[in-house]
Order: sequence, then C-alpha cells, then structure tokens
Amino acid sequence: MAIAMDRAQLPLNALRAFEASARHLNFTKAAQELCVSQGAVSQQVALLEARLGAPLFRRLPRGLMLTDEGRALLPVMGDALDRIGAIMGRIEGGYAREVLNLGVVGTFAGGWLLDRLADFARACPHIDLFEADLRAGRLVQPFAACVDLGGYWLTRLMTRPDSPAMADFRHWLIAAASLD
Amino acid sequence: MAIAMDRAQLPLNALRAFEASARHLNFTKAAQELCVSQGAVSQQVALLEARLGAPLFRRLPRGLMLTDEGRALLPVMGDALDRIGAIMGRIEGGYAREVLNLGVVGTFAGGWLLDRLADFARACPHIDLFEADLRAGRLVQPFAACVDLGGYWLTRLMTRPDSPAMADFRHWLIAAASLD
DNA sequence: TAAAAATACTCCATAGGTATTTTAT
DNA sequence: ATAAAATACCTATGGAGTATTTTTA
Repeated sequence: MAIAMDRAQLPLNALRAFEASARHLNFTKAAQELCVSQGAVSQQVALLEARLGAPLFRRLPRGLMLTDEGRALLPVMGDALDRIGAIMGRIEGGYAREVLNLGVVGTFAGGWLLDRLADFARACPHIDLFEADLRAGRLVQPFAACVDLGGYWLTRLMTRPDSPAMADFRHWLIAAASLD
Repeated sequence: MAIAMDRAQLPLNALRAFEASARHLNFTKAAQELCVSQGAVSQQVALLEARLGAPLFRRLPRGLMLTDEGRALLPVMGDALDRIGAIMGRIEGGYAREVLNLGVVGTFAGGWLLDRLADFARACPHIDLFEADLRAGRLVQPFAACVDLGGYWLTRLMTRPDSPAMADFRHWLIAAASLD
C-alpha cells in the first residue's frame, strides 16, 4: 500500500471541484453547481492533477471522461462529501446530541447485532448516532467495516484508538462473537 | 434525518482544522501538525462553530473537551480524511490503475463473497481497488456498508447511480443472495 | 466546426501571521 | 500563576472573475 498523503497537504477544495466535475463530466456544469466560474474549476482540477502527477480526466470536445485515477478517486470523494454533508446537516439541525459508540469483531455485525440495532434505533430515537469498528483477525489487517442504516450510521470508530479524544466517549461497548 | 448541508458550502479547511484539534484536544498542537499558527486554527474552528450554530469544544485552561456535537463530527471527519489521504497516496504512487466495482445485496458480502474477494485480491494484485454498495431490503433504507481489507477497499459505490460518470465503469457486477 | 476546456491577466477576499489580551482553574 | 485560547490588526497568497484562445472529435 502506498503511503497516504499527509492530511495537512490535501487540497480539499480542489478535491471538491474534482468531485463535482466527475459527477457531471463537465467543468461548466460543475462550476454552476459550485457557484464559481468554469475557469476556477478548470484551474482547481489542474492543480489537483499536478499534485497527483496524473490526469484525472480525458478532455473531449463535448465534456470529460474519467481516467482510471479519476475513477478510483470519485467514489471516495463522493462518499466523503456525502457523509460530511450529512453530519453537518444533523448538527446544524440540532440532532447530534446523543452518541452511542460501538466496537464489533467478526461477522457479528451483519446478523445478530444488526437486527437488534434496528430495534434499538426504534426504541431510542433520541440517540442519534451509532458507530462501530469491525475487525476480523482472520482477514488481512487492517479490516474495518461501516454500515449505514436509515440515516443512522454504523461506521468505523477507533480510527485512532489512542487519541485522547477517545477517552471521553459517552458509551463504550465491545461486542465480540464467532458465528462462523 | 436533517437535511444535509450543501457540499458547495462545506468549509472543508475549517473541518480539517477541527479534526486535528479534536484529535489533539489542543489548538496549539493541531496548529503544529497543520503547519499554521495557533490563531489560525482558533479562527477556523470558530468559523465552523458559527456555521453550525453550536460549539464543538469546551475550552479548558489546559486544553479542550469535545461537546456532543464535536464528538459526533470527529469520527466522520477522521474517517473521511483517512480515506482521502489513502486514495491520494495510492494515485500519487501509481497504484490506481485497475478498478473493479461491485454491487452486493444482503448479508452476502460478510461471508461467502468476502472469502472469495480475499482470494481474488491475491490472484489479481494488479487490480487495486474494489468497491461495493450493499443494500438490504429488510432494513430501513437506505442501507449501505463498506469494508476495508488489507489496504483494499470494499466501500460504497453507486453513491449516485444515475450519475453519467457511472456509465463508464470498467466492470459492473451485481451479486445478490439470500443467506439468512 | 462547435462546444467546452485551457489560459492569461487581474483582483480581492480570506486565510494566515504576529503580538497581545483574556480566560479559567 | 500559568497554560492555552481569543482577539486585534495587518499582510499576502491563492482562489476566483472576465475575456480570449486552444483543443479535439
């Protein structure tokens, strides 16, 4: 696995411009969505491509085509922006008050636990957010899984289990089972 | 579910400043990590809090404590930046050439499929990236799941299945099974 | 040839720096 | 009293606008 790019250096605005461009396959339409000019989007994408050392699009007379690199980048950025937008909307709307954090091992999450979490979500509508880190020893590490259900998230937690912020989570539950 | 914040308006740099601050629980250390001044981080976080209409930290004499809102935001941002940094590193290193995209329904992915994908990854090391959208009719919609295994990703695809970009994916496979 | 991207040039808003004050225990 | 955050003020860079040229099927 290649070294991850340092997050301090990530050109986040350029990545957003890329994501919109890749969805529309058209810089002009992306610019409209982002409320900026076509030239601005073109420059941001060019900057990103320069940083990566690889083109993300092939420029065609009637729009754009994704390169393999662009094709790899699009779903990651689309997903990231979706999730960020969702949590921002939740917080803005005052719906991020109660948090349940959950660590799960193995195939447990897909069956027994998931059923019960659906019940739990119905029983405790005031608890808004579930987050889980799933690790499976028998697979190549690191293993992680994340699950969305109905606007609630089972997504990975413990991204950095040694972070001081993790010491203060309200609930901390580790569930482990071997259901193979 | 609250309305998601428009991605064009997301203050991405402020969100990055928040994420570093939340990990360190300290603006000064976050500033060092980001190679900017303490005042810059303080201002960015204040801007973000103003946008959200909610504080993300409680300021203490010896550092910071996350509010519920901050606690909800941190794992989302940490995860997003991890994933973005990883894919950027891959592309930068020239490891994003071949892409296999995969849609999966139900509990299929956790068992049968996952075993075979591990084999597949060994057999086809030149295919770098797997991506999957998992939907389960019996759960509250929308349901999605994503799985990381060993630096490869099974993460959700079809974020926007109607996007023109999706028409051009190299492989498109839908696997469905009822293994309950 | 036509639609859309690249580019050149300019401008300015905003992110950031420095220095100082305020806060909370 | 002290460590760290907030603030004030200033600077400068990078993001954005407009207009034009270039690209390529």
